[in-house]
Amino acid sequence: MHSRRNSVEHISTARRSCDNCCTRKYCLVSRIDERLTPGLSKAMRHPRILARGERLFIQGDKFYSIYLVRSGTFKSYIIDDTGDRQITGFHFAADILGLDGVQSGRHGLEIEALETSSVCVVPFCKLEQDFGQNQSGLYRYLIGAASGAAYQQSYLLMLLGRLHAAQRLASFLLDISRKMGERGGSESEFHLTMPRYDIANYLGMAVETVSRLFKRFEKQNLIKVERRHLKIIDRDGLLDTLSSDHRFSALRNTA
Amino acid sequence: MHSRRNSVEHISTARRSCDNCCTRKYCLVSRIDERLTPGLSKAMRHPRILARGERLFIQGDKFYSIYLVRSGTFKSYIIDDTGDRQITGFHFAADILGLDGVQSGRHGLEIEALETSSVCVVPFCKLEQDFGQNQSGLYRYLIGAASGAAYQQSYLLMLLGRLHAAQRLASFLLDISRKMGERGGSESEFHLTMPRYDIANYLGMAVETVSRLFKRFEKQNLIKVERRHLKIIDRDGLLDTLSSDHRFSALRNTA
DNA sequence: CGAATCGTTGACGTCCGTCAAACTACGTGG
DNA sequence: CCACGTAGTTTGACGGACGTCAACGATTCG
Repeated sequence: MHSRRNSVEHISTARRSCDNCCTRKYCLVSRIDERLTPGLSKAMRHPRILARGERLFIQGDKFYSIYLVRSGTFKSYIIDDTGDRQITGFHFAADILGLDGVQSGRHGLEIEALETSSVCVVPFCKLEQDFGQNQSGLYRYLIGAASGAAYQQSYLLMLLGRLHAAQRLASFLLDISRKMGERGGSESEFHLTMPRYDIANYLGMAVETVSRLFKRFEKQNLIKVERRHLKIIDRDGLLDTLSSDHRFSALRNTA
Repeated sequence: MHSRRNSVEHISTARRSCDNCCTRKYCLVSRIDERLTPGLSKAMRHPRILARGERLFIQGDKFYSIYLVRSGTFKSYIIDDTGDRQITGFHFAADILGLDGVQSGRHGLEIEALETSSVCVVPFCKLEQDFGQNQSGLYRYLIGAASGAAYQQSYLLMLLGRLHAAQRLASFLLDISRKMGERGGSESEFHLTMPRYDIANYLGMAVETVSRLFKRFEKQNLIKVERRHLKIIDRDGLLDTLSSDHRFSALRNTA
């Protein structure tokens, strides 16, 4: 709204900058003891300004900083292999952006300004300096776990929002299969511990649909299922099912 | 699978316990320096065992500990005002459970064992003792922010999985309205910064449906909308729309 | 003034949710 | 061991919510 030139003139120190900030009372920075963070205020001196359509970071970007929304609005979204997008949230003043990168060191989603907006840039390494040496790795791990959970949910959102029932179930089976493999079991044959009803609820469909799809997959020779015992016969076939046309196929915003 | 009696006999100290644990190589505990945490190993000596259907914690429970899955499987879910449930995830060995409680101090979701399962109990206060005094509040805040994001996503899952298009849009509008209010704007009249296409994508429906619903809400005198300018006329009416019958109305598992 | 982006409106078809009923597996008590 | 109840799963018939397609306004911008 106001020009960048004006903003810069107002800011002589980060403290000054914060004093003028309308999100002051909710802000993360107010929780940081200024004495402990000599480098931080300097790093935060210049807010970053984004025009409409500009992206704060994109999927795969290396993770350096977290961001505090000063003004404007943002959308975050994930992009799947086929280029389709699922918006996972809208963000307003005082929201924290970028924590999704803590776990892997790379951003798992993408954030774009919906109008001219500004953020404070908080370098994560500066934050970590103040945590003291002991156990800071642990803390980072916990943040990663929490934001990893958020990412996992975003992914599920993508399933529910964009895929047909058959694709959702295929994705679910492949997901379980992978997890069983990671934990030392067989990837192709395992026991489903949850009832059909839970699967249906999780995937946002009716129990009857789950039942019918299991049968259909069996007829297509993709799986063999008896009660809760499941055997994956044709993994590639399931992948094909997953990647077949999905809902809202219209592409857009392919900037 | 093996009896509780056997497990207990094997455990003489937490270290012994961990040595026997098949999730050892992925586990959070391996990241904790034993010298720094005299109380922790003692606290973790006895894993907690849950029978099928038993719950680790329920929505609203006070947050004390996080949990590491040793064996078995769990489901997590949230419950809305009407008692309906949305499953938000299935959890296997080595998963971390309970971080959803860090932010508010209470658990926002509920976790139930799908079969006989066991978890290690890690009291969060013991962890925090080791973080040192400086800035541990900040770290906690960041974990809270990350897990808050996960919870937010779970909530959206509930929308996509269980509600009709009209209810999703009503919920979206009320949500935006609240956020605008929290940030000092008007709750009843504001500017939508995102295009219809983004709203549709976010809520998992077609653009045309969004458009038609806006019109319908207008005819019902719930809102007044012109392009991106929105005015909420009848908040209670929107709430009624939201709470009207939704999909998968069949209740279950009302233990 | 075109071109592009965004939003609206109508007609049509289908995926999948709803309802109803039968079948199974499993546990419990007589 | 069998009768019985319950919870879980399957199957079929039916219909409505909503996605798809197509075309037309409205707005912005170079």
